[in-house]
Amino acid sequence: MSTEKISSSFYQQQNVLTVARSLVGKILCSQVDDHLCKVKITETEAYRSWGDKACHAHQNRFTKRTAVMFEPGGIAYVYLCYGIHALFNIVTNSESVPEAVLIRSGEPVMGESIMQDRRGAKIPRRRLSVGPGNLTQALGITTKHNREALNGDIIWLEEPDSPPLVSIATSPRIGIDYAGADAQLPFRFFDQNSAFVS
DNA sequence: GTTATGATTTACT
DNA sequence: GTAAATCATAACG
Repeated sequence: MSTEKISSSFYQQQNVLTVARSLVGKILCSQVDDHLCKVKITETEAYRSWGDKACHAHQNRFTKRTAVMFEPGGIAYVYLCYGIHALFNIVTNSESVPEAVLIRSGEPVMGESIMQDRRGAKIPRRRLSVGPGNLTQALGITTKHNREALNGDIIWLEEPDSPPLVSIATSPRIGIDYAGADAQLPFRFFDQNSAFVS
């Protein structure tokens, strides 16, 4: 089994769209409360620093919340949405370029019973780690993990065992109607052959 | 200090 | 199809 962590140089590529597309099919791993869980990423969205009003840090908008996006790529950006859901992003690009990829969904590949416990027994497997709020809940990711380095031992990514058999499609992003025309940008990437997408 | 709001989910009608 | 839950952040006074 491949267990090699994806290195920081991958996240620091200059094109956040390339990173978002490449992340589909990779393995997202978490070790929280002594529980190791892994999912295959099936759905991502890119948030770009320029020409994208949906990005929290568009046009270099710097606040306490967005500060983490100005760090070099390869760390986590986790924030609370609607007061309820932690949303997990991967910061990309180099220092002072605030871009990130939202991880929306994954397919369980390890620690499925742990995820089931975290999500509740009544949740069907198909929805265990589908949807950005559900994914973080399944993996035990919370806002405490904001700024966490992705080359550490808590949250990291791995190459899949075998070349991913994914067929990637694009669409507009979800839940960002406030962004006006930028809501139509095709910055959502997902495996169109997977049932584990929202 | 106050107020508006959301990169969502779930349960309703 | 609509609405409620629920709170940290951001914008404003």
